[in-house]
Order: sequence, then C-alpha cells, then structure tokens
Amino acid sequence: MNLAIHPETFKVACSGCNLRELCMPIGFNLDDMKRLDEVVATRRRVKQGDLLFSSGEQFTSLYAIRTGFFKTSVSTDDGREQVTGFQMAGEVIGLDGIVSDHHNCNAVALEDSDVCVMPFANVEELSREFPVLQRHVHKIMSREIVRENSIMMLLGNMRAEERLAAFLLNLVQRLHARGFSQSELVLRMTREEIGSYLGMKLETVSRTFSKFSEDGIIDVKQRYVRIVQPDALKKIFNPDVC
Amino acid sequence: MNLAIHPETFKVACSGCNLRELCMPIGFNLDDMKRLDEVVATRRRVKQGDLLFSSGEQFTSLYAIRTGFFKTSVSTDDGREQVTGFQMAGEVIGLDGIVSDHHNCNAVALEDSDVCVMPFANVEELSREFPVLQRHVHKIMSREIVRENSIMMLLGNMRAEERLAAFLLNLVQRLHARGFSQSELVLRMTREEIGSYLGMKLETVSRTFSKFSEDGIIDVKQRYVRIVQPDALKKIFNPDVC
DNA sequence: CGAAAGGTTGACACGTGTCAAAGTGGGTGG
DNA sequence: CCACCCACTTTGACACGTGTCAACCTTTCG
Repeated sequence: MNLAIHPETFKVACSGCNLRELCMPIGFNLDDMKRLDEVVATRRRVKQGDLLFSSGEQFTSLYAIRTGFFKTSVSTDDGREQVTGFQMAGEVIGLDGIVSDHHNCNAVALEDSDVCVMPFANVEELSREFPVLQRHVHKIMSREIVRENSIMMLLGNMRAEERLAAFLLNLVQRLHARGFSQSELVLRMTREEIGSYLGMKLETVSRTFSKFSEDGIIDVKQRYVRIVQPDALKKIFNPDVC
Repeated sequence: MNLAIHPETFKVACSGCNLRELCMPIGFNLDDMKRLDEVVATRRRVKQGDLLFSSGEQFTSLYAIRTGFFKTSVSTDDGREQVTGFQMAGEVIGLDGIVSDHHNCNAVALEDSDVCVMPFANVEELSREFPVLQRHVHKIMSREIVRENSIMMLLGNMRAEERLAAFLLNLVQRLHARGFSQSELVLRMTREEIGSYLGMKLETVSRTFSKFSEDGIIDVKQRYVRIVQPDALKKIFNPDVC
C-alpha cells in the first residue's frame, strides 16, 4: 500500500488517537466521538527550531501536541526573554491568543513536532453542543492558570536549588504519565532555556546541576539526567514534608 | 421607602449595573440581557480581612467584584505565601477552581467588599446559549493567562525598581479605567503584600519607594502615592522605549 | 576536520535579603 | 477624648546568593 497517494491515511482522528485521554474529554459514545473529530481541522509539522506561532500573529487556532516538544516565551522590548512553559505530547497551546485575537507569546519546537490544529471557532461551536467538551476546555484553561500560579510561587519565593528540584520533578512526572521512565530523562532544552523558565542564569543552572550531582542526588551528563534519589529532590523542593 | 423590608431593592441586576461593561460582554438586546441576569445568583459581602474562598474549598462559583479590593495568594506547606494578584471592581476571581473542582488559592478582602456570586453551572449553561457570553468567559480566562505570563517576566527578569514601577503603572492604569485619578492612588495592601506579589522583601519595597521619592518620581506617604513623573516610571519599567 | 553552539567552572561583584532599631499612624478601650 | 498599643513602615549595617565575566571543555554538524 502506497501511503503517499492516500494522504488521508495520515489523518489520525481524535477518536483513534492514543493521546485522546490527555487532550480530549472522556465519556463519549462513538457517534459523539465522530462529531468531535471535527474539532481538528488539519495537522501541522513543525521542525526543530521553527515557530508554531509568534507574538502579535493573528490567533485562529489552538494546537494539541501530537508528538514533539515546545517552549513558549514572551519578550520585552529590550530583548529579554522569559520562557513561560515547556509543553509535550497531549498538551494544548495557544490559549494566550484568545483574549486579544492575537498571540501573546512565541511557541518554538524544541524537537521535530507534530500538532493538531484546532480552529477556535470549531472548539467554541462544538463546546456549545457538548457540555463535556465545554467543561474540558474550561479545565484546560484553568489548569494553565493554576500552573502559572505555582510558577509565580517558584519565581517569587524559592532559591535556585528548590527551583531546579521542582523543575526536574515536574518534568519527570509528566514524562512518566506518558509512559517514560520515572527516573531518567533527556532534556530537550538548553541550560539557558531552563534558566529563563526558572528565573536564573545559565551558569547558576549548570552549577546547581553539578551540586546535585556531587551530592549523589542525580547523574547528569549534558542533556541526560538520571534521578538517583527522588526523595532527596522532593525534600529540597519541599523541606517541610519529610 | 423602607429598604429593609424590600431586600430585592438591593439586588442590582447585571442589566442595571454600571460595571457591566467590565465584567459582562457587550452587544446584547434587552431580552437577552434579562436572561443574562440569571448568571448572578446572589450577592455576598466580605469584610476587610475575611476570606471569600480559600485553597482546598469546594469550587462552585466565580465571583465578580462589585465594590472593594481583594488579593489572591497561594502558599507552600512550609508557610511561604505568594500573592498571585490584586483584584478590583469589575474583575472576576475564582477561575483557579475550575480544573479540580476545588479552589487552588485564597482570596482575601483588603477592604470591605461586595461580590456577585455566579454559580459556574449557570455560567456554563448560559454560555452554551449565548455565544457572546461564551466568548467573554474564554477571554476572561485567557486574559488571566496573559497577565500571569507578564508576572513571570517581571519575576524572572526584572530588578526591584522595574518591578515596582510596573506595579504602580499597572495599578494606576486600572484605577483610571474605573474613573479614578491617573496620578494619585491609595494602596490597599501592605508593603509585605506588595513584596510578596513582586518577589521581594518588604524592606526592599520600602527602600525602592524611598528611592523613587528621593528621585522626585513619586510622592509617598505610607499608603498614599502620587505619581509626579509618569514618564520616568515608564522609562524605568521599559528603558528601551524612550 | 573545523567551527559553532552548548556546557562547566572559577573569581569576583553587586543587588537584595537579613537582622535590628526607631518612627508613624490608626484603632480601641478606659 | 485621649492615651496606649499594635501593626505597619522606614532606615541602617552587614551577609549571602546569584549574576557577571572569562577561560576552557565537550558535542554536534556541515
């Protein structure tokens, strides 16, 4: 069978997507599921280093990540960048664009990626028809608000070691939910990007990695990290609970 | 007329509320407006220092502030508090509760306040009926995401003076949109609460106020602030544009 | 193979935190 | 009504964590 002349073969509907439980609500019957496939208009490939969207660009769609890894960031006029998040398969990006009909951050692929394009008009229309989808959309937005609350806590109150511990625990937990290891991970971002997200300089990120490594808490070799003592990391993140 | 025996007199419907344009969508006809009044179930008074809701509490409603002033905050297990926002009349709080059906932050009145209680079930039901309300709810949530993005930028990249300048400019701009002065304001929060929001200690907040005052940029006397040179503040906040 | 990008480490600087003391103002009870 | 008290604010001296600058190392990729 020649896939090239059957492009529809590539179209993986939500109803048949193994990430469905991550980006779609559960509890649908088959008929509803078919209707729900209409949320996704197309798919789009984004090469490593390319922009999915950028600040100021017209907002039309949300994007569900099928494969790959993204960072989102905002910048000041004088060129300072703040990474606002790292997103992986099953997560939805683009919510920032709704308020002003223009995107308010940049989304860059940190590896070759594949996203489902969900025109927001479709999302809203189907949300009116399916309360469970409506609730799902509200939860996704609320989850993002809560996530950002905890980043504010991290940036406002925590020290370098706590920030990096929280970051590693969060990453490995999300990867584990996707079937990856609980203890090993390969970072898709640079020290500078980690630092930007965590409000510290790249040298401080590097030093903190080294310190964790010297303390026997993790093994680090460049982008590869193995968590040797998860409890020690948790203790650093939350010194009170132990 | 004895208001006490006509409690319904106190019920101010959205259709007759002068804050409508802040917390409700525009472009309704009168009939729709009447239906929309159903969003608000009741009103609730919150005394200065009292909680409107607190972390862990069951989520049922969003709250639109009619009068007064709130802070929202999250805390770590070891007692550190991060103020996540200050909210004034016309703004909606409680969005953090949607994702988990439980509130994820605390909301405390910083002065005697009055809120419209909007059961979220009503909001969702009417949203399905009125696309313009649906869009409005989405925008409110998206606006909060964008706001938090810029706080992340502030906490991650800016120095004390820039943070306080941004804070003052933001406050005075929101107050001005509500008919107050562009140049004078009375802070409803302590130095410690400002510091928590901006990721700095209360002493640093106080010193930075003093420095602005010495530089002739503002007049400060305790909670009272007058902005003498708004352009100087803007220049500190964004040194590039000038 | 060479160059560029990313990562590590060291020495030092500096902004903000910490600790302490004194000043100010608003609320409350006698 | 006034005095006291307590919460809040200001200011100073010093400490410390992280930033800055620089040199060198490692890996990737054309």
